Amino acid sequence: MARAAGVSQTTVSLVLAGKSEGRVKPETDQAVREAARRLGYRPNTAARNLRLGRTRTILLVVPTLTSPFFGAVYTGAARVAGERGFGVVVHPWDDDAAPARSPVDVEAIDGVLASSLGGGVTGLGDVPLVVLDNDPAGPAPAVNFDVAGGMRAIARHLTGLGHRRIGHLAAAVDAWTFRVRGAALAEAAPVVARGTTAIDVPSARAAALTLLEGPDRPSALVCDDDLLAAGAYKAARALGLDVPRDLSVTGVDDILVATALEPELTTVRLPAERLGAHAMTALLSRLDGETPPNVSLPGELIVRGSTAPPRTV
Amino acid sequence: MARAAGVSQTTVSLVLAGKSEGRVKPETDQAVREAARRLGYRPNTAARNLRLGRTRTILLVVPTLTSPFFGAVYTGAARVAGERGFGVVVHPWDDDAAPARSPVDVEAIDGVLASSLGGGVTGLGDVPLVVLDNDPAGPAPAVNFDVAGGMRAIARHLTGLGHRRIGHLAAAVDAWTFRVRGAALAEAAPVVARGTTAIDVPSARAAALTLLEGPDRPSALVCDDDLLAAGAYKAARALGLDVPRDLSVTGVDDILVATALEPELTTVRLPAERLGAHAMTALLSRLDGETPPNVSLPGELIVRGSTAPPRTV
DNA sequence: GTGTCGTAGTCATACGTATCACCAAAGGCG
DNA sequence: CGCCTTTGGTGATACGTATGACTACGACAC
Repeated sequence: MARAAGVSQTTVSLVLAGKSEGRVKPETDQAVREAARRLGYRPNTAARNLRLGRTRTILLVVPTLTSPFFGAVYTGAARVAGERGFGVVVHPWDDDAAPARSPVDVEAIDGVLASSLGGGVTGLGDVPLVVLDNDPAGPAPAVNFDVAGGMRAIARHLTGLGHRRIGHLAAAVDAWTFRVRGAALAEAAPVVARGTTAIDVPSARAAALTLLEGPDRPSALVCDDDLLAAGAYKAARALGLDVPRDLSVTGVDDILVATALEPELTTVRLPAERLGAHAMTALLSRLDGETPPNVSLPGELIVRGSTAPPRTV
Repeated sequence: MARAAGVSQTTVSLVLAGKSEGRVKPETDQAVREAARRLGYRPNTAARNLRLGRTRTILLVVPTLTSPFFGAVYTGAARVAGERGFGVVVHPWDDDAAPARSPVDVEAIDGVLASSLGGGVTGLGDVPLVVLDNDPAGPAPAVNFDVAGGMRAIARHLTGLGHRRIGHLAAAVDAWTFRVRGAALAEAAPVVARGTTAIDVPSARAAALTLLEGPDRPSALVCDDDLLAAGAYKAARALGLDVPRDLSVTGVDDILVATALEPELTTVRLPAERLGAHAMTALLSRLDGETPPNVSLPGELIVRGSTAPPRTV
């Protein structure tokens, strides 16, 4: 213990907690800090947690970690948390994997940041909660992407190029964000066909194939997600269609595959890291007893090589 | 407290720790469990940690979370840890982002699982450590992929197809795993050209372009990583070369982009989840005072559409 | 009756911190 | 001088658990 550094444990606690103002002489303060540094002393976390009944730890629940998207969310959230002295623990909610033991007990958590995808977050009691990309009209505070705006931007882009028959490759996931994408697109663009699919490349390829083989083939395919767009590329190739000459394709997210594809994908970039940061800000202010406002982050249309005027204008 | 359930706190502790054998009457045991269940009682983690001086928490240090590969490592590690009652906390070591506060203090950690990539893991004191994919001859226990075997498999595959001029697109990362890849490939295949690049698509594209524009163009390009292969595809397309007709391309990892590409990528699948699981097993046995053996996990050659006999046999 | 042993449990304590309550010394003031 | 206030600090306690020491009570042997 650092109390072998000349003063009492109380004083050490005061100094290291930054509450020495007016209680400890500046020179004593300095001496304590010096001793702590010399001994490499760090306050014991477990004891502090026990005493305070708080852990300064936030649980982040995401559907999966094998997605760069949620990695970015984590990064943003962890940065904000770190600045305020909080740590972040991540719990991937792979529903096939057994939930196993949560990485930390619910009791050892001050708050939860949860993705609206990937299973309901239940059994948490009344831990402060902020939900990512959830219905802003819902009970929990929500931090969202303005996906409706993003879809409208795509619609404007495609109709501006001259497209009049647009297909929608939708994610078969029952979540606010995907419902909004569907509704916003249908309102802003002439959607003539629609297919739904699980979010993986083979499924998307199959669904896109069905869509493209139907009567009155669309000249552009709007996909709910970049990964679905990769499947759409494959379907197009299988039918001998060239992207973008015969078929324009768009995605949403701007994850890594968007630029790995050839041609590179026109997509709406969702600022995942900012989402994480804003959500964490909201959660921390909630911990302070405030009620944070709902936030809606705009996406940015990134025009690359996968969109072009339709062949028959 | 559950001690309002008829018996002393000591007895509760004994029962819930499973040490009631011969110390507590079976019926008392049952009564305690029943009361705990009814009250929804859970032992306080902070208090337990304080008392025991252990946290049953493992820190996983990875270069980045925005890679599906490390997500899989996490999954495997967390599964094994969960089975043994340990939790896992992840710390992405993005060197551009400020290290910020580590999500958990070093003091609050029982052991560390670290990737050999992404900065040295230093300043940890003498916490038990297992390094992922590191030199097995090094001081810390290592759990590896048999990347040399993987490269030899690729070499066999390509030479078997008839390739005699092979290029190597290497990752410009100074780590054991990449050094081994280079050495093993050079030994097992006729490598006539070599380029190095940072691990991202644009850099890989540029490096591959240089490689392919040189004199005596290789008929096959072996890439250290699937992401580099995506860059190689782009370079080939830029030069008007068809994959695999004019140029065979291979990767390593089998991450998601391998099947998003067109044609799908022939690659060596590295079992990332198993790596995480084995590494965690090794670390936990180390915590028990044993010295775990080094482990080398074989990769699996996945032949897809990106390799074919060279044009001029 | 006394000593030994096994059973079923309780008591007391320590882990390291944060904080409330207290206290000594040093002025300031009438 | 007696009383109050400010400054700079210490003592004691509680958080909830795990565990070594101890105890009450029979049973059993001698």
